[in-house]
Amino acid sequence: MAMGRPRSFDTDTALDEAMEVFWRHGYDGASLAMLTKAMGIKPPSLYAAFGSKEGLLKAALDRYAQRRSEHMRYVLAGASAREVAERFLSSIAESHTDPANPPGCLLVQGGLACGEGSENIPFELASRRALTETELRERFVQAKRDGDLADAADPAALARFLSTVASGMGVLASSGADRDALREVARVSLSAFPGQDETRTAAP
Amino acid sequence: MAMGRPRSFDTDTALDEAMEVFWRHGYDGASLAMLTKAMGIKPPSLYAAFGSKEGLLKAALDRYAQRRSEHMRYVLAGASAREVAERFLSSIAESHTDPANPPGCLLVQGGLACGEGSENIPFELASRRALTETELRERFVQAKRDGDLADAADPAALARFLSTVASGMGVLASSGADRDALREVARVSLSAFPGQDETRTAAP
DNA sequence: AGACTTATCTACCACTCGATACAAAAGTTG
DNA sequence: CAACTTTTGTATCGAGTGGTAGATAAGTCT
Repeated sequence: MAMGRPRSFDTDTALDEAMEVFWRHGYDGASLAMLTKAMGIKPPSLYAAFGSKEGLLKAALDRYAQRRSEHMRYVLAGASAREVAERFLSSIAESHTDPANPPGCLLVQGGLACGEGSENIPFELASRRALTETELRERFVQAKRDGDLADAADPAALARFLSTVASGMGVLASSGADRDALREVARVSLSAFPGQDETRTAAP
Repeated sequence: MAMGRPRSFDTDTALDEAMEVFWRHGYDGASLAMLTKAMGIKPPSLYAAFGSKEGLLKAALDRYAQRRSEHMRYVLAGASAREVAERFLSSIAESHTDPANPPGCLLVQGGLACGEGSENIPFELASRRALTETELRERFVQAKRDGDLADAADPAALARFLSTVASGMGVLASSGADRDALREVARVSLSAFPGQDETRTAAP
């Protein structure tokens, strides 16, 4: 059987470039011209490999999730619920201001509101954001069983709170806030989290 | 001197309709066809009244800010820093899930990332979001002078924290979260705020 | 080598985008 | 009424949108 002409570009490398464009300009704001230029390929190659603009986004999101799952593995491996929260927020302060990427979070920047042909994009992004919240909640449920989270604590509420702060930090970062600003938000947010740290103030 | 033909539509009513479209679809996602249809006018009337699509957004943002300034007046009138924070977060839980408006916050939904012709839109929105943070910070500085906020507290950090949570709540609301979910986030967030409430857990 | 399969490139599709030229219409003022 | 000013609707502008047809190139297989 003949095998056909091999692909002349690396799919993952191209996806990384596409991811950056979606990240910086959002789904609607990312035109095919921008995408193909960044990826170094022509439209027919893009469509042969990813099917459509939406397919390309989903592939880029899968790759993004893959990256982030490594982060989350480290976060969830924290010894206590408190440490998980600390790791979560501080790793977000770093990643959302990593100069290697556009500022903020792809899952937020990608598009909270879209135009007429792309109504399902916000849902797609929201469902992926929800994954993080679920992982945190389940980890906190476990922490409760382990006894390192108070019986009175509400894992779902804590997970939603952290996930919400993370989204807010994404918005903040995309407005140009620097790393120290995000770290400060993380520190104050942790005062809302039950655990060993008993400083209730937001002093330095 | 002749006065000319009078305008056949009400500017503010039309702006309210435009605001809703920008709110639901973002700046890039809101096409002139959608806007003119919602406003009940034709493109030439739109351009005569607002100059450009960007001019229309700014006019809608001005009107949005006008609405919100009433909210903020109530928020800032809280008797203590703590009460200001409570009013701020709970009023956001309500307004971001008000069925009379699209979910979330126009200043977030409007566009965190935009396409090639609209690079300045995110800046415009970010600068308007920053206003709220400034108002809170100044109120907390005042609270410190008044003695109802601990000397060790950092007004800037607290204001940024609250503003960040508000953005996060906007993202959460736009994903379809209901009012109770936002109220819960507000409640947990308040545990990070110095004040009379000493329950550190997130229990109901 | 020659058959076969797949990728790539050029050129282009129909359509929508934001924005406008022009003339008719609707008022106010003398 | 007639002169003047501004708005309105129709019809359209050039540019850019996501997406594709068809020919050619580049490989693998027998």
